[in-house]
Amino acid sequence: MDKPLDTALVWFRRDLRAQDHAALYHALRSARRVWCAFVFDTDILTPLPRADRRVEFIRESLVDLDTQLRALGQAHGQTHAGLIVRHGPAASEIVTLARQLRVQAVYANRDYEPHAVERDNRVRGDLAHAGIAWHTSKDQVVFETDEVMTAAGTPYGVFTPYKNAWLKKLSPFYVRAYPVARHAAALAARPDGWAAGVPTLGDIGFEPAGLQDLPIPTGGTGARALLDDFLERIDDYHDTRDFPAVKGPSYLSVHLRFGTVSIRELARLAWDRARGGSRGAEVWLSELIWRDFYHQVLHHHPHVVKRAFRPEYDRIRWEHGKTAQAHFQAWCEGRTGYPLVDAAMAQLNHTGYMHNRLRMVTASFLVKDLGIDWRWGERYFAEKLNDFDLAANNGGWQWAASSGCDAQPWFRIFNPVTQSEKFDPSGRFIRRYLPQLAGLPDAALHAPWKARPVDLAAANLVLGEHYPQPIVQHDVARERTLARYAVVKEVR
DNA sequence: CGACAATTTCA
DNA sequence: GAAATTGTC
Repeated sequence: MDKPLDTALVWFRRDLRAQDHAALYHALRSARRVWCAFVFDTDILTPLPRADRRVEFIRESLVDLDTQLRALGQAHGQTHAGLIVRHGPAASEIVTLARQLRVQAVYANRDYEPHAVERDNRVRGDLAHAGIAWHTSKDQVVFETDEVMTAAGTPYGVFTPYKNAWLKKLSPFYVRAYPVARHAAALAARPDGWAAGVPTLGDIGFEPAGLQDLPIPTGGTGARALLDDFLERIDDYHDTRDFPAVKGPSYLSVHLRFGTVSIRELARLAWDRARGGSRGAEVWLSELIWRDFYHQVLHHHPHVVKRAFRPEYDRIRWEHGKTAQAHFQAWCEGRTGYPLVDAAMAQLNHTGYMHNRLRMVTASFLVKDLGIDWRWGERYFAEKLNDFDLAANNGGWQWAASSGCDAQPWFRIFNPVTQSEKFDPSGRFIRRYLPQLAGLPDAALHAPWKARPVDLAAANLVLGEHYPQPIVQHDVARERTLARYAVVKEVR
């Protein structure tokens, strides 16, 4: 086979797998010798706390990726393939590496976040200066940027018609796997004398964050195990997904975030099963479509990172005084006095994960019970969530605040007690994260301040001591919110 | 159960 | 002209 290039470098970023990988496939097909690299980007890592679950997730996933690449090489006669890992400012490191290796081209999968776009533009320019080509591929989403548009040629702003158009456009072509293994003979040996293997957390200045204890399976291997497990349950997804005490979700979000699983594979599996009549698969597929939707929103409306998608929602006056700051702190630490909210925040703080239903409950509570700017909550989730993704997190927060693309109506206000009774009826989730409440009867668990003294005594619970009194009264807060949001209706 | 509020989006 | 993720009172 005649190839246009002698040498190429694949730059892995949020696509840490060796199977069904667009950039790797294109590089292997185009060049006779292909190196693979990842850069621990100090521009991102420097401000992080020294124990960060996501850094650990990446590090463990790189070990898995390195193993996969070595195995791929070995199976095709290349015994010294593997991942090259660098540590430094990514934009300059990758250019330096490309020059050291004297490659003719660098391949990467497109990243749509504003900072990544900026970084990649710089890299493209610097590489061009060095006479090195820059090729990017769609890999992170099924349909990107302008692929799903309205009949008028504008981007969709409402999910359901977007979903219908997405499904109409979908064909086996868009979810076909890139057959990397078929071309793996082009994997190159790592240069002699270069450090082999992936640096430890200590090597890059971090400490373990306890991923193993949680446990969160890492890498393509971990994703595979989670997927196999989920496929046993996918038909029930529709019925189970709203109950945080139940194992309903796929738990693949962190793997989609870091690309340790292929979105094409997931969409293909869900689509097949949905067409086979699985309601669960159909609903799960639409969650994957939401992910594309929010990426598309961010691409077309990058202002959502700073401002409300609908400008009239930036007229809202949020609480920001001493009380609001204390309320925010209580929300972060799970001390609001509303058990479902506090249990959810404990789940986030302890594991870096929060059930989707609870993301809505806690977001609604911050914005519509505490009257606090959705951006404060967005930032906290961004710090804590293992699966943090700018597009989806921002979309979710703006949905909850009613300020976004296809958001819930502003007068729709979640009742944290009703949500608790509905979605954690037996209190299994609350008891798991708030053991101090475990002794309360089920009925009292959702609103302990209404518990009978005899039940509090039997549970050894003194409110205000072992568990806080509610920091706001929901019905009062609700009225304040309706008043606060009235400004969005005013004609200017 | 309808009201919430009547608006905006899309074919 | 039909329809609009996930509610509440």
